[in-house]
Amino acid sequence: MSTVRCRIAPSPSGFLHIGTAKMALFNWLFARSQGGTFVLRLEDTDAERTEEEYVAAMCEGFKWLGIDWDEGPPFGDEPEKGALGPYRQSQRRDQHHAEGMRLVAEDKAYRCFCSKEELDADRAQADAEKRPFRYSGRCRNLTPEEIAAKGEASFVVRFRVPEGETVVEDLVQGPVKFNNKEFDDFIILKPNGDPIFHLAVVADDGLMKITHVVRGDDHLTNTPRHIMLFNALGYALPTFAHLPMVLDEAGKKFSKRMHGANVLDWRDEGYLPETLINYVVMLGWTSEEEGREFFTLEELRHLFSINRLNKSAARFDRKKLDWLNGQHIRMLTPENLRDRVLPIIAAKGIDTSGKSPEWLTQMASICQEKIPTLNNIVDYIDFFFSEVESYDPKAENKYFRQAESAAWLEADLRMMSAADAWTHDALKAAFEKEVEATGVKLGSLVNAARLALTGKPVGPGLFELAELLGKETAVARIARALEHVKTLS
RNA sequence: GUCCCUAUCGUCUAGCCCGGCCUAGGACACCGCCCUUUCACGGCGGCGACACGGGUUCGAAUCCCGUUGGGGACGCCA
Repeated sequence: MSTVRCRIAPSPSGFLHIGTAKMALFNWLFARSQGGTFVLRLEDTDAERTEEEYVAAMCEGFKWLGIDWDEGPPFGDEPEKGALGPYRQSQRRDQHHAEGMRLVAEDKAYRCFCSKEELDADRAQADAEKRPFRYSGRCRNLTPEEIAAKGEASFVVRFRVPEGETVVEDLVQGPVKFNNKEFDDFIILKPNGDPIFHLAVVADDGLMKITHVVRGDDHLTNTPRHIMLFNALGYALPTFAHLPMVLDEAGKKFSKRMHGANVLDWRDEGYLPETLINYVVMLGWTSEEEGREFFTLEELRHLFSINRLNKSAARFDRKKLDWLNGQHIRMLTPENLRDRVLPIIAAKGIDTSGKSPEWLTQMASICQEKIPTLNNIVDYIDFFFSEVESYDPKAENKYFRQAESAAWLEADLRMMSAADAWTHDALKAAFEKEVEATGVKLGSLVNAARLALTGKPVGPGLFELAELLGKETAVARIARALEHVKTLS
Protein backbone atom coordinates (compact mmCIF):
# COMPACT_ATOMS: atom_id res chain seq x y z
CA MET A 1 0.00 0.00 0.00
CA SER A 2 1.79 3.04 -1.22
CA THR A 3 0.83 6.43 0.08
CA VAL A 4 1.08 9.50 -2.06
CA ARG A 5 4.31 11.48 -1.89
CA CYS A 6 4.61 14.56 -4.03
CA ARG A 7 6.85 17.57 -3.99
CA ILE A 8 7.55 21.08 -5.11
CA ALA A 9 11.14 21.52 -6.19
CA PRO A 10 11.79 25.17 -6.86
CA SER A 11 15.08 26.70 -7.78
CA PRO A 12 15.61 29.56 -5.32
CA SER A 13 16.08 32.36 -7.81
CA GLY A 14 14.92 35.30 -5.74
CA PHE A 15 11.27 34.93 -4.83
CA LEU A 16 8.23 32.71 -5.04
CA HIS A 17 6.97 33.00 -8.60
CA ILE A 18 3.22 32.92 -9.17
CA GLY A 19 3.65 29.88 -11.41
CA THR A 20 5.66 28.05 -8.77
CA ALA A 21 2.98 28.93 -6.26
CA LYS A 22 0.37 27.35 -8.51
CA MET A 23 2.36 24.14 -8.82
CA ALA A 24 3.03 24.10 -5.08
CA LEU A 25 -0.64 24.60 -4.34
CA PHE A 26 -1.76 21.74 -6.55
CA ASN A 27 0.91 19.44 -5.17
CA TRP A 28 -0.11 20.42 -1.67
CA LEU A 29 -3.79 19.85 -2.46
CA PHE A 30 -3.10 16.52 -4.06
CA ALA A 31 -1.06 15.34 -1.09
CA ARG A 32 -3.54 16.65 1.45
CA SER A 33 -6.59 15.32 -0.34
CA GLN A 34 -5.00 11.89 -0.51
CA GLY A 35 -3.64 11.85 3.00
CA GLY A 36 -0.19 11.86 1.46
CA THR A 37 3.06 13.68 2.09
CA PHE A 38 4.11 17.00 0.62
CA VAL A 39 7.83 17.56 0.28
CA LEU A 40 9.68 20.82 -0.27
CA ARG A 41 13.01 20.39 -1.97
CA LEU A 42 15.31 23.21 -2.97
CA GLU A 43 17.02 22.73 -6.29
CA ASP A 44 19.92 24.94 -5.49
CA THR A 45 22.56 23.24 -7.62
CA ASP A 46 23.11 26.30 -9.74
CA ALA A 47 25.62 27.83 -7.36
CA GLU A 48 25.65 31.28 -8.93
CA ARG A 49 21.94 31.69 -8.59
CA THR A 50 21.51 30.60 -5.03
CA GLU A 51 21.77 33.08 -2.23
CA GLU A 52 20.56 32.43 1.26
CA GLU A 53 18.24 35.40 1.17
CA TYR A 54 16.68 33.99 -1.99
CA VAL A 55 15.91 30.81 -0.09
CA ALA A 56 14.39 32.79 2.74
CA ALA A 57 12.31 34.93 0.38
CA MET A 58 10.92 31.87 -1.28
CA CYS A 59 9.99 30.16 1.97
CA GLU A 60 8.36 33.37 3.12
CA GLY A 61 6.12 33.22 0.09
CA PHE A 62 4.99 29.72 0.95
CA LYS A 63 4.37 30.67 4.55
CA TRP A 64 2.34 33.70 3.57
CA LEU A 65 0.12 31.57 1.38
CA GLY A 66 -0.29 29.00 4.11
CA ILE A 67 1.31 26.20 2.14
CA ASP A 68 3.19 24.09 4.65
CA TRP A 69 5.36 21.07 3.98
CA ASP A 70 5.73 17.76 5.77
CA GLU A 71 9.32 17.26 4.75
CA GLY A 72 11.82 19.90 3.80
CA PRO A 73 14.99 21.78 4.57
CA PRO A 74 15.58 23.85 7.70
CA PHE A 75 13.96 27.25 7.48
CA GLY A 76 14.03 30.01 10.07
CA ASP A 77 13.58 28.40 13.45
CA GLU A 78 12.28 25.19 11.90
CA PRO A 79 14.65 22.24 11.70
CA GLU A 80 14.87 19.93 8.74
CA LYS A 81 11.82 17.69 8.61
CA GLY A 82 11.65 14.22 7.08
CA ALA A 83 13.72 11.08 6.93
CA LEU A 84 14.74 11.16 3.29
CA GLY A 85 16.85 14.31 3.32
CA PRO A 86 18.86 16.30 2.83
CA TYR A 87 16.25 18.41 1.07
CA ARG A 88 18.67 20.73 -0.61
CA GLN A 89 19.96 19.44 -3.86
CA SER A 90 23.32 21.05 -3.31
CA GLN A 91 23.88 18.70 -0.38
CA ARG A 92 23.28 15.60 -2.45
CA ARG A 93 26.06 16.14 -4.92
CA ASP A 94 28.04 13.03 -3.97
CA GLN A 95 24.95 10.91 -4.20
CA HIS A 96 24.14 12.23 -7.65
CA HIS A 97 27.67 11.67 -8.78
CA ALA A 98 27.64 8.12 -7.48
CA GLU A 99 24.37 7.39 -9.26
CA GLY A 100 25.74 8.80 -12.49
CA MET A 101 28.88 6.69 -12.27
CA ARG A 102 26.79 3.65 -11.44
CA LEU A 103 25.13 4.06 -14.82
CA VAL A 104 28.57 4.20 -16.43
CA ALA A 105 29.53 0.99 -14.66
CA GLU A 106 26.34 -0.60 -15.90
CA ASP A 107 27.07 0.69 -19.41
CA LYS A 108 23.85 2.71 -19.39
CA ALA A 109 25.93 5.84 -19.67
CA TYR A 110 29.40 6.58 -20.98
CA ARG A 111 32.30 8.97 -20.77
CA CYS A 112 32.38 11.60 -23.50
CA PHE A 113 35.63 13.40 -24.17
CA CYS A 114 34.34 15.79 -26.81
CA SER A 115 35.47 19.33 -26.14
CA LYS A 116 33.15 22.26 -25.94
CA GLU A 117 34.72 23.58 -29.14
CA GLU A 118 33.94 20.41 -31.03
CA LEU A 119 30.37 20.50 -29.83
CA ASP A 120 29.97 24.15 -30.73
CA ALA A 121 31.18 23.35 -34.22
CA ASP A 122 28.65 20.52 -34.51
CA ARG A 123 25.94 22.84 -33.31
CA ALA A 124 26.87 25.51 -35.84
CA GLN A 125 26.87 22.89 -38.56
CA ALA A 126 23.40 21.73 -37.56
CA ASP A 127 22.15 25.31 -37.56
CA ALA A 128 23.57 25.87 -41.01
CA GLU A 129 21.80 22.79 -42.27
CA LYS A 130 18.61 23.86 -40.52
CA ARG A 131 18.22 20.68 -38.60
CA PRO A 132 17.99 20.29 -34.84
CA PHE A 133 21.29 19.69 -33.12
CA ARG A 134 21.82 16.18 -31.83
CA TYR A 135 24.95 14.86 -30.26
CA SER A 136 26.91 12.96 -32.89
CA GLY A 137 27.59 9.94 -30.74
CA ARG A 138 31.30 10.26 -31.32
CA CYS A 139 32.19 8.82 -27.91
CA ARG A 140 29.28 6.41 -27.69
CA ASN A 141 31.23 3.30 -28.50
CA LEU A 142 34.73 4.01 -27.30
CA THR A 143 36.64 0.82 -26.42
CA PRO A 144 38.17 0.39 -22.96
CA GLU A 145 41.54 0.82 -24.61
CA GLU A 146 40.54 4.12 -26.20
CA ILE A 147 39.22 5.34 -22.91
CA ALA A 148 42.38 4.28 -21.09
CA ALA A 149 44.40 6.13 -23.71
CA LYS A 150 42.66 9.39 -22.78
CA GLY A 151 44.43 9.25 -19.43
CA GLU A 152 43.43 12.10 -17.18
CA ALA A 153 41.53 13.99 -19.88
CA SER A 154 38.36 15.57 -18.54
CA PHE A 155 35.07 14.12 -19.60
CA VAL A 156 31.35 14.46 -19.18
CA VAL A 157 29.02 11.54 -18.68
CA ARG A 158 26.30 11.04 -21.23
CA PHE A 159 23.25 8.88 -20.87
CA ARG A 160 22.96 6.19 -23.52
CA VAL A 161 19.45 6.78 -24.87
CA PRO A 162 17.93 3.47 -25.91
CA GLU A 163 16.11 3.04 -29.20
CA GLY A 164 12.36 2.87 -29.35
CA GLU A 165 9.74 5.14 -27.96
CA THR A 166 8.77 6.44 -24.57
CA VAL A 167 5.22 7.06 -23.53
CA VAL A 168 4.33 9.47 -20.77
CA GLU A 169 1.12 8.31 -19.14
CA ASP A 170 0.13 11.74 -17.96
CA LEU A 171 -2.70 12.14 -15.48
CA VAL A 172 -3.77 15.43 -17.02
CA GLN A 173 -2.67 15.22 -20.64
CA GLY A 174 -3.31 11.54 -21.23
CA PRO A 175 -0.74 9.33 -22.94
CA VAL A 176 1.92 11.30 -24.83
CA LYS A 177 4.19 9.38 -27.13
CA PHE A 178 7.77 10.34 -28.00
CA ASN A 179 10.22 8.76 -30.38
CA ASN A 180 13.52 8.37 -28.56
CA LYS A 181 15.23 9.65 -31.71
CA GLU A 182 14.12 13.08 -30.54
CA PHE A 183 16.58 12.85 -27.72
CA ASP A 184 20.29 12.66 -28.15
CA ASP A 185 22.61 11.16 -25.58
CA PHE A 186 22.22 13.94 -23.07
CA ILE A 187 24.78 14.87 -20.45
CA ILE A 188 24.13 13.79 -16.88
CA LEU A 189 27.44 14.69 -15.20
CA LYS A 190 29.56 17.75 -15.86
CA PRO A 191 33.37 17.51 -16.13
CA ASN A 192 33.67 18.51 -12.47
CA GLY A 193 31.34 15.68 -11.49
CA ASP A 194 28.31 17.85 -10.75
CA PRO A 195 24.98 16.47 -11.94
CA ILE A 196 22.87 18.03 -14.66
CA PHE A 197 19.29 18.85 -13.78
CA HIS A 198 17.79 15.74 -15.35
CA LEU A 199 19.94 13.39 -13.30
CA ALA A 200 19.51 15.40 -10.14
CA VAL A 201 15.71 15.55 -10.26
CA VAL A 202 15.34 11.92 -11.11
CA ALA A 203 17.79 10.79 -8.44
CA ASP A 204 16.10 13.01 -5.87
CA ASP A 205 12.60 11.96 -6.83
CA GLY A 206 13.66 8.34 -6.88
CA LEU A 207 15.53 8.43 -3.59
CA MET A 208 12.84 10.48 -1.89
CA LYS A 209 10.30 7.93 -3.09
CA ILE A 210 8.15 10.48 -4.86
CA THR A 211 5.05 8.77 -6.23
CA HIS A 212 3.50 11.65 -8.17
CA VAL A 213 5.32 14.34 -10.08
CA VAL A 214 2.97 17.27 -10.54
CA ARG A 215 4.64 20.14 -12.38
CA GLY A 216 4.30 22.69 -15.17
CA ASP A 217 3.75 21.49 -18.70
CA ASP A 218 6.98 23.17 -19.72
CA HIS A 219 8.49 19.94 -18.40
CA LEU A 220 6.41 17.62 -20.52
CA THR A 221 9.09 17.24 -23.18
CA ASN A 222 11.71 16.59 -20.50
CA THR A 223 9.70 13.75 -19.10
CA PRO A 224 10.76 11.03 -21.54
CA ARG A 225 14.37 11.67 -20.51
CA HIS A 226 13.33 11.37 -16.92
CA ILE A 227 11.42 8.16 -17.51
CA MET A 228 14.46 6.64 -19.21
CA LEU A 229 16.58 7.64 -16.24
CA PHE A 230 14.12 6.26 -13.71
CA ASN A 231 14.19 2.97 -15.51
CA ALA A 232 17.96 2.92 -15.93
CA LEU A 233 18.51 3.72 -12.27
CA GLY A 234 16.01 1.12 -11.19
CA TYR A 235 13.71 3.46 -9.29
CA ALA A 236 9.97 3.04 -9.12
CA LEU A 237 8.47 5.20 -11.85
CA PRO A 238 6.26 7.96 -10.44
CA THR A 239 3.01 9.03 -12.05
CA PHE A 240 3.27 12.31 -13.92
CA ALA A 241 0.76 15.15 -14.13
CA HIS A 242 1.64 18.21 -16.21
CA LEU A 243 -0.35 21.32 -15.46
CA PRO A 244 -0.69 24.33 -17.74
CA MET A 245 1.23 27.40 -16.74
CA VAL A 246 0.00 30.80 -15.64
CA LEU A 247 0.04 33.44 -18.36
CA ASP A 248 0.24 37.17 -17.77
CA GLU A 249 -2.56 39.55 -18.79
CA ALA A 250 -1.17 39.73 -22.31
CA GLY A 251 -1.27 35.95 -22.62
CA LYS A 252 2.49 35.46 -22.41
CA LYS A 253 4.53 33.39 -20.02
CA PHE A 254 4.53 35.30 -16.72
CA SER A 255 7.95 36.93 -16.85
CA LYS A 256 10.06 36.92 -13.70
CA ARG A 257 10.68 40.61 -14.15
CA MET A 258 7.04 41.57 -14.36
CA HIS A 259 5.34 43.07 -11.35
CA GLY A 260 3.06 40.49 -9.81
CA ALA A 261 5.29 37.56 -10.71
CA ASN A 262 6.32 37.54 -7.08
CA VAL A 263 3.43 36.42 -4.91
CA LEU A 264 4.60 38.80 -2.18
CA ASP A 265 3.96 41.72 -4.56
CA TRP A 266 0.30 40.98 -3.98
CA ARG A 267 0.69 40.92 -0.24
CA ASP A 268 2.39 44.30 -0.42
CA GLU A 269 -0.49 45.67 -2.45
CA GLY A 270 -3.07 44.69 0.10
CA TYR A 271 -4.32 41.36 -1.19
CA LEU A 272 -5.18 38.57 1.22
CA PRO A 273 -3.38 35.23 1.02
CA GLU A 274 -6.85 33.66 1.02
CA THR A 275 -7.57 35.60 -2.16
CA LEU A 276 -4.43 34.45 -3.93
CA ILE A 277 -5.06 30.83 -3.04
CA ASN A 278 -8.65 31.07 -4.18
CA TYR A 279 -7.70 32.87 -7.37
CA VAL A 280 -4.85 30.60 -8.34
CA VAL A 281 -6.93 27.50 -7.76
CA MET A 282 -9.64 28.92 -10.04
CA LEU A 283 -7.01 29.34 -12.72
CA GLY A 284 -6.41 25.64 -12.99
CA TRP A 285 -9.26 23.72 -11.51
CA THR A 286 -13.03 23.72 -11.16
CA SER A 287 -15.10 22.10 -8.49
CA GLU A 288 -17.61 19.35 -8.96
CA GLU A 289 -20.14 21.76 -7.59
CA GLU A 290 -20.92 23.84 -10.64
CA GLY A 291 -20.60 27.59 -10.37
CA ARG A 292 -18.93 27.61 -6.99
CA GLU A 293 -15.98 29.94 -6.79
CA PHE A 294 -15.27 30.67 -3.16
CA PHE A 295 -12.86 28.29 -1.52
CA THR A 296 -10.60 28.28 1.48
CA LEU A 297 -7.50 26.11 1.67
CA GLU A 298 -9.25 24.02 4.28
CA GLU A 299 -12.24 23.43 2.01
CA LEU A 300 -10.06 22.73 -0.97
CA ARG A 301 -8.14 19.98 0.73
CA HIS A 302 -11.39 18.05 0.97
CA LEU A 303 -12.86 19.09 -2.39
CA PHE A 304 -9.80 18.72 -4.58
CA SER A 305 -9.84 16.08 -7.27
CA ILE A 306 -7.17 15.67 -9.88
CA ASN A 307 -9.61 14.93 -12.67
CA ARG A 308 -11.08 18.42 -12.53
CA LEU A 309 -7.81 20.07 -13.53
CA ASN A 310 -7.81 22.18 -16.68
CA LYS A 311 -5.63 21.36 -19.64
CA SER A 312 -5.15 24.80 -21.10
CA ALA A 313 -3.21 27.77 -19.81
CA ALA A 314 -5.11 30.62 -18.15
CA ARG A 315 -4.41 34.33 -18.08
CA PHE A 316 -4.05 36.30 -14.93
CA ASP A 317 -6.88 38.84 -14.63
CA ARG A 318 -6.35 41.69 -12.24
CA LYS A 319 -9.99 42.80 -12.29
CA LYS A 320 -11.26 39.47 -11.14
CA LEU A 321 -8.56 39.30 -8.52
CA ASP A 322 -9.72 42.67 -7.19
CA TRP A 323 -13.29 41.51 -7.01
CA LEU A 324 -12.32 38.29 -5.27
CA ASN A 325 -10.21 40.18 -2.78
CA GLY A 326 -13.15 42.43 -1.94
CA GLN A 327 -15.27 39.36 -1.34
CA HIS A 328 -12.66 37.85 0.95
CA ILE A 329 -12.27 41.09 2.87
CA ARG A 330 -16.01 41.08 3.51
CA MET A 331 -15.83 37.56 4.88
CA LEU A 332 -13.36 38.59 7.60
CA THR A 333 -14.52 39.41 11.09
CA PRO A 334 -14.09 43.13 11.86
CA GLU A 335 -11.46 42.25 14.46
CA ASN A 336 -9.51 40.23 11.96
CA LEU A 337 -9.75 43.00 9.39
CA ARG A 338 -8.57 45.50 12.00
CA ASP A 339 -5.51 43.41 12.81
CA ARG A 340 -4.55 43.07 9.16
CA VAL A 341 -5.02 46.70 8.39
CA LEU A 342 -3.24 48.23 11.37
CA PRO A 343 0.32 47.54 10.15
CA ILE A 344 -0.56 49.07 6.79
CA ILE A 345 -1.87 52.20 8.44
CA ALA A 346 1.18 52.40 10.65
CA ALA A 347 3.43 52.06 7.62
CA LYS A 348 1.81 55.19 6.22
CA GLY A 349 2.98 57.07 9.28
CA ILE A 350 -0.40 57.24 10.96
CA ASP A 351 -0.30 56.83 14.71
CA THR A 352 -3.25 54.85 16.01
CA SER A 353 -1.93 54.30 19.51
CA GLY A 354 -4.39 56.79 21.01
CA LYS A 355 -7.40 54.71 20.00
CA SER A 356 -8.93 51.76 21.79
CA PRO A 357 -9.08 48.34 20.15
CA GLU A 358 -12.87 48.68 20.07
CA TRP A 359 -12.68 52.02 18.33
CA LEU A 360 -10.24 50.61 15.78
CA THR A 361 -12.49 47.63 15.18
CA GLN A 362 -15.34 50.01 14.45
CA MET A 363 -13.11 51.92 12.09
CA ALA A 364 -12.25 48.78 10.18
CA SER A 365 -15.85 47.71 10.22
CA ILE A 366 -17.23 50.83 8.56
CA CYS A 367 -14.74 50.43 5.70
CA GLN A 368 -15.16 46.72 5.23
CA GLU A 369 -17.80 46.89 2.52
CA LYS A 370 -15.94 49.50 0.55
CA ILE A 371 -12.34 48.54 0.06
CA PRO A 372 -11.11 46.23 -2.70
CA THR A 373 -7.67 45.90 -1.13
CA LEU A 374 -6.38 46.29 2.41
CA ASN A 375 -4.17 49.18 1.32
CA ASN A 376 -7.19 51.17 0.18
CA ILE A 377 -8.27 51.68 3.77
CA VAL A 378 -5.75 54.45 4.31
CA ASP A 379 -7.69 56.85 2.09
CA TYR A 380 -10.86 56.01 3.95
CA ILE A 381 -9.63 56.76 7.44
CA ASP A 382 -6.77 59.27 7.33
CA PHE A 383 -9.07 62.15 8.35
CA PHE A 384 -9.59 60.50 11.73
CA PHE A 385 -5.95 61.14 12.52
CA SER A 386 -5.26 64.54 11.01
CA GLU A 387 -6.99 67.85 10.41
CA VAL A 388 -8.68 68.42 7.07
CA GLU A 389 -6.18 70.62 5.26
CA SER A 390 -8.04 71.03 2.00
CA TYR A 391 -11.25 70.05 0.29
CA ASP A 392 -11.51 67.97 -2.85
CA PRO A 393 -11.94 70.61 -5.61
CA LYS A 394 -14.68 68.85 -7.53
CA ALA A 395 -16.66 68.11 -4.41
CA GLU A 396 -16.13 71.67 -3.26
CA ASN A 397 -17.82 72.94 -6.42
CA LYS A 398 -20.68 70.60 -5.89
CA TYR A 399 -21.32 71.14 -2.21
CA PHE A 400 -19.54 74.30 -1.08
CA ARG A 401 -20.09 76.69 -3.97
CA GLN A 402 -23.85 76.38 -4.21
CA ALA A 403 -26.23 79.14 -3.21
CA GLU A 404 -27.52 76.97 -0.39
CA SER A 405 -24.13 75.70 0.76
CA ALA A 406 -23.95 77.91 3.82
CA ALA A 407 -27.48 76.98 4.76
CA TRP A 408 -26.67 73.28 4.51
CA LEU A 409 -23.68 73.61 6.76
CA GLU A 410 -25.58 75.81 9.18
CA ALA A 411 -28.21 73.12 9.44
CA ASP A 412 -25.51 70.49 9.92
CA LEU A 413 -23.87 72.59 12.59
CA ARG A 414 -27.13 73.22 14.39
CA MET A 415 -28.12 69.55 14.39
CA MET A 416 -24.76 68.30 15.47
CA SER A 417 -24.36 70.87 18.21
CA ALA A 418 -27.79 70.04 19.50
CA ALA A 419 -27.37 66.29 19.34
CA ASP A 420 -28.02 64.88 22.77
CA ALA A 421 -26.78 61.42 21.92
CA TRP A 422 -23.75 61.20 19.66
CA THR A 423 -24.58 57.96 17.91
CA HIS A 424 -25.16 56.82 14.38
CA ASP A 425 -28.88 56.29 15.03
CA ALA A 426 -29.43 59.60 16.77
CA LEU A 427 -27.63 61.55 14.08
CA LYS A 428 -29.52 59.80 11.36
CA ALA A 429 -32.81 60.54 13.07
CA ALA A 430 -31.91 64.21 13.45
CA PHE A 431 -31.01 64.54 9.77
CA GLU A 432 -34.17 62.81 8.68
CA LYS A 433 -36.26 65.00 10.86
CA GLU A 434 -34.63 68.09 9.37
CA VAL A 435 -35.35 66.83 5.87
CA GLU A 436 -38.96 66.28 6.73
CA ALA A 437 -39.31 69.70 8.30
CA THR A 438 -37.53 71.75 5.64
CA GLY A 439 -37.71 69.74 2.44
CA VAL A 440 -33.96 70.00 1.91
CA LYS A 441 -32.48 66.99 0.19
CA LEU A 442 -30.81 64.60 2.58
CA GLY A 443 -27.94 64.18 0.13
CA SER A 444 -27.11 67.87 0.26
CA LEU A 445 -26.91 67.91 4.02
CA VAL A 446 -24.96 64.68 4.16
CA ASN A 447 -22.49 65.39 1.40
CA ALA A 448 -21.70 68.88 2.60
CA ALA A 449 -21.09 67.46 6.05
CA ARG A 450 -18.95 64.65 4.69
CA LEU A 451 -16.78 67.10 2.79
CA ALA A 452 -16.45 69.23 5.91
CA LEU A 453 -15.46 66.28 8.09
CA THR A 454 -13.23 64.37 5.70
CA GLY A 455 -12.26 66.73 2.91
CA LYS A 456 -13.36 64.08 0.43
CA PRO A 457 -16.39 63.15 -1.62
CA VAL A 458 -16.03 59.46 -0.82
CA GLY A 459 -15.64 57.48 2.34
CA PRO A 460 -17.54 55.53 4.93
CA GLY A 461 -21.15 56.39 5.71
CA LEU A 462 -21.46 59.85 7.25
CA PHE A 463 -23.23 58.86 10.45
CA GLU A 464 -20.84 56.00 11.09
CA LEU A 465 -17.77 58.11 10.61
CA ALA A 466 -19.20 61.03 12.57
CA GLU A 467 -19.89 58.83 15.54
CA LEU A 468 -16.30 57.64 15.54
CA LEU A 469 -14.88 61.08 14.95
CA GLY A 470 -16.56 62.44 18.08
CA LYS A 471 -18.87 65.37 18.60
CA GLU A 472 -16.29 67.96 19.47
CA THR A 473 -14.14 67.38 16.39
CA ALA A 474 -17.11 67.07 14.10
CA VAL A 475 -18.69 70.29 15.26
CA ALA A 476 -15.38 72.13 14.98
CA ARG A 477 -14.84 70.89 11.42
CA ILE A 478 -18.33 71.88 10.34
CA ALA A 479 -17.84 75.33 11.82
CA ARG A 480 -14.55 75.70 10.07
CA ALA A 481 -16.01 74.60 6.75
CA LEU A 482 -18.80 77.11 7.19
CA GLU A 483 -16.25 79.92 7.59
CA HIS A 484 -14.51 78.64 4.50
CA VAL A 485 -17.73 78.59 2.48
CA LYS A 486 -18.43 82.19 3.37
CA THR A 487 -15.09 83.20 1.86
CA LEU A 488 -15.97 81.46 -1.39
CA SER A 489 -19.04 83.47 -2.39
C1' G B 1 13.37 24.51 -38.10
C1' U B 2 12.06 19.75 -35.27
C1' C B 3 9.09 17.75 -31.44
C1' C B 4 5.19 18.27 -27.65
C1' C B 5 0.75 20.47 -25.45
C1' U B 6 -3.53 23.37 -26.25
C1' A B 7 -8.16 25.88 -28.62
C1' U B 8 -16.27 27.69 -25.79
C1' C B 9 -18.23 35.15 -24.57
C1' G B 10 -12.80 40.60 -23.88
C1' U B 11 -11.08 37.30 -19.32
C1' C B 12 -11.78 32.70 -16.04
C1' U B 13 -14.84 28.74 -17.08
C1' A B 14 -19.54 24.73 -17.24
C1' G B 15 -20.87 21.35 -20.98
C1' C B 16 -16.87 17.36 -24.30
C1' C B 17 -14.70 11.28 -21.85
C1' C B 18 -20.62 8.48 -22.08
C1' G B 19 -23.09 12.77 -29.45
C1' G B 20 -29.67 14.73 -29.08
C1' C B 21 -31.67 17.62 -22.30
C1' C B 22 -27.39 23.66 -25.68
C1' U B 23 -32.12 28.82 -29.46
C1' A B 24 -24.44 26.89 -25.07
C1' G B 25 -25.02 27.92 -18.38
C1' G B 26 -22.18 30.75 -14.53
C1' A B 27 -18.43 34.44 -12.78
C1' C B 28 -15.29 38.97 -13.66
C1' A B 29 -15.26 43.22 -16.76
C1' C B 30 -18.44 46.52 -19.59
C1' C B 31 -23.43 49.06 -20.43
C1' G B 32 -28.44 50.34 -18.53
C1' C B 33 -32.06 50.49 -14.56
C1' C B 34 -33.28 50.03 -9.30
C1' C B 35 -31.79 50.74 -4.13
C1' U B 36 -29.20 54.80 -1.84
C1' U B 37 -26.16 60.12 2.04
C1' U B 38 -21.06 59.89 -1.62
C1' C B 39 -18.10 55.83 -3.06
C1' A B 40 -18.82 50.98 -2.83
C1' C B 41 -22.15 46.84 -1.81
C1' G B 42 -26.62 44.55 -3.32
C1' G B 43 -30.84 43.50 -6.87
C1' C B 44 -32.65 43.33 -11.99
C1' G B 45 -31.67 43.45 -17.19
C1' G B 46 -28.36 43.89 -21.57
C1' C B 47 -23.99 43.01 -24.62
C1' G B 48 -21.11 38.82 -25.62
C1' A B 49 -18.32 32.54 -27.54
C1' C B 50 -18.45 26.64 -29.57
C1' A B 51 -11.11 29.35 -34.23
C1' C B 52 -11.60 27.58 -39.52
C1' G B 53 -12.34 23.60 -43.18
C1' G B 54 -13.52 18.73 -44.15
C1' G B 55 -15.55 14.16 -42.64
C1' U B 56 -18.59 10.23 -39.45
C1' U B 57 -23.90 10.40 -38.04
C1' C B 58 -30.87 10.91 -38.65
C1' G B 59 -28.32 14.46 -35.37
C1' A B 60 -21.66 17.32 -33.29
C1' A B 61 -19.54 22.46 -28.97
C1' U B 62 -19.19 17.18 -27.99
C1' C B 63 -16.12 11.73 -32.21
C1' C B 64 -12.10 11.64 -36.50
C1' C B 65 -8.68 14.25 -39.99
C1' G B 66 -6.45 18.73 -41.66
C1' U B 67 -5.46 24.07 -41.30
C1' U B 68 -4.69 28.26 -38.45
C1' G B 69 -3.84 30.66 -33.79
C1' G B 70 -1.59 30.35 -28.77
C1' G B 71 1.96 28.15 -25.40
C1' G B 72 6.19 25.12 -24.39
C1' A B 73 10.72 22.13 -25.17
C1' C B 74 15.04 21.46 -27.97
C1' G B 75 22.07 23.91 -22.66
C1' C B 76 28.41 21.19 -19.70
C1' C B 77 20.51 26.28 -16.60
C1' A B 78 16.94 24.53 -13.29
